[in-house]
Amino acid sequence: MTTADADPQPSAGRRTDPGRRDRIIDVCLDVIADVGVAGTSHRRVAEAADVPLGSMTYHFSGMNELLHEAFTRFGTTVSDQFERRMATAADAAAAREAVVAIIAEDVFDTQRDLVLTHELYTLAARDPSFRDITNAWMARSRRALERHFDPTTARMLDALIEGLTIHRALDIEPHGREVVVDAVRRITGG
Amino acid sequence: MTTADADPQPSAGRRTDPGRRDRIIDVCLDVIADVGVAGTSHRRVAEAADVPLGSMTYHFSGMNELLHEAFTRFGTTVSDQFERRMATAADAAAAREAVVAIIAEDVFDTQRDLVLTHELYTLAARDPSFRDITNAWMARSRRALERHFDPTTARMLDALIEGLTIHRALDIEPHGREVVVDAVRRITGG
DNA sequence: GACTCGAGTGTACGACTGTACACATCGGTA
DNA sequence: TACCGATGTGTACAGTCGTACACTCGAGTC
Repeated sequence: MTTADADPQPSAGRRTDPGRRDRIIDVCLDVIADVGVAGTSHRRVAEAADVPLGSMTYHFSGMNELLHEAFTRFGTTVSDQFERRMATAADAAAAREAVVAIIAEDVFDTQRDLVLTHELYTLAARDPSFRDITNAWMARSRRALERHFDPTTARMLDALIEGLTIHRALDIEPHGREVVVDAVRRITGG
Repeated sequence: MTTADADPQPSAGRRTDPGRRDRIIDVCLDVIADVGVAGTSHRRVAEAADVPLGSMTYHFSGMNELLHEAFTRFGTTVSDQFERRMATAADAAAAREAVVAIIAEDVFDTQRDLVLTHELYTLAARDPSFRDITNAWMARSRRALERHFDPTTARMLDALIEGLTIHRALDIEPHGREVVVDAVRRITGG
């Protein structure tokens, strides 16, 4: 502020910042993971993203739009990972393996993701507008599972994934990999 | 305020109110179910419970204590229902039946309970002090299941209950009862 | 009646919130 | 060069928050 710091490209349009909106959304997810939706505010996100407070109202119509965009991105990211993981499976055995991997480590590989998932679910449980995001998410994972299993089995696996993931998020004593393998086998009958 | 309204028992100690603390805790859960932990404030709870704002700081050291007590009560209530439901089962078939009932309708019988569960999980996912509550909850339900099933199966059923309950909370297309029955049978091998 | 004591309450304070909007600033055009 | 329109920002406002604390008031004792 007091001194113009040495900008490598002063003429390259320091003022316009096309990626800023995207960056704010990404940072917003970090903030949510850190302090929860309850603690997330324009000011906190602005500070974390290193943008002025005015940028918040400039890029988003309000807090709700920001949260919606952030969780939409999160949902898409997780669904992508899920689909990609399932897509690599060639046969039924590999598909079972993929499901185990998803539960045990692959898709939700950080406490951050688990926390964000809960935040989203909590929002969606109360506010129908956020349910679009969870519905899309569920539909995609269901479809990915149905490429390998019949619809009923897919639904059960989906529920199992959900449940075991929650146990992980809540830090229930870690379930060994063999328990997951066993559960998947019982459900798929493999 | 302006006029002393006709109190049926003016001499019965209108001033002292021993049940007030309990009442605040109950009302607090209603408020949380209504507007979420994020929207819950001393003022809102006080208004809903029809007590002056000062009562909040008088009875609770702070917001955190209030939330903790409220969710402790909620967890106990749900666990009680769960245990009672499982306790009635005489044999393995009845136990399977009870699990199905818990998932399909019994324990979480209102959207309110589903919403509160998510709020609690979200808190617990971030704040370890709330994990005491979820841990106690999980331990009790696990123990109740282990009276009828081996530990591994109990853990799987627990996860299944969790997962299918979430699907219900998020208003995923309702799973028919027969799907639940089928899933329980596959896991228990009944 | 006078007095004491603790239960309970109204109010005020500083911190923080979302949001609006007047203003600064810069790339492009003539 | 002078100007304009769009992009972006600092600041102010009205409201809500948690919390502290001086106070009221009623029940019990003499």
